[in-house]
Amino acid sequence: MLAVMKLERDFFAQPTLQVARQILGTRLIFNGPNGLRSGIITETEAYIGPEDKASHASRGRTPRTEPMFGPPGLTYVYLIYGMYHCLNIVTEAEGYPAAILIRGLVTTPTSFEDELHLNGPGKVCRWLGINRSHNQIDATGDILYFEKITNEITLNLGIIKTGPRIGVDYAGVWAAKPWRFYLANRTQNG
DNA sequence: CGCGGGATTGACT
DNA sequence: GTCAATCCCGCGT
Repeated sequence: MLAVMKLERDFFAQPTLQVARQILGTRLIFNGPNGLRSGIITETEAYIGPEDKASHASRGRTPRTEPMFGPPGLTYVYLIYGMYHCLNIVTEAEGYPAAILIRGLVTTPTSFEDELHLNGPGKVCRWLGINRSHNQIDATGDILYFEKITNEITLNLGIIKTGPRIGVDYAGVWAAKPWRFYLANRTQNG
């Protein structure tokens, strides 16, 4: 039994917590500077609305945060600590700033590399070849998209765990919200 | 225009 | 456990 279904824009238009949870176990496909690369999503975080002090968008609509206010399915890629990139996919209705951060992947083996467990948003972008040139592109297009795969494996992904988001201790009560989602038996940092 | 700090990572004690 | 790398951007001057 096998079924593959591309995630369309309406998937990302759903409530962000739902998107963050349901995208676990789907396959990300990216045809970028490192060639065609893909992997199974194992870890995400949700950033939701203008009040969320952990979200860049909590400081308003600026050139940097503009993509977060864009249509669902858009990418928001930013540089962090001067050396790593983070990939987000915008969620909910256009005009409402929300997105999910892709924090973990189990990579699809290539001809020259075995399966890797990438834990951390910087490692994910480095391996995929995501950089700022991929900011504000369509994550439901041909270069970058997601597939929901239905097979014996994805029907038994195991328990989805939740916890506080990483690295946002400055965000007060918002830091404590359990808006990190991960597949317990596929993820380190469990 | 300068300053401070970050949705991270890896190296080191 | 601690800490530096490195640069963009938001904010105050």
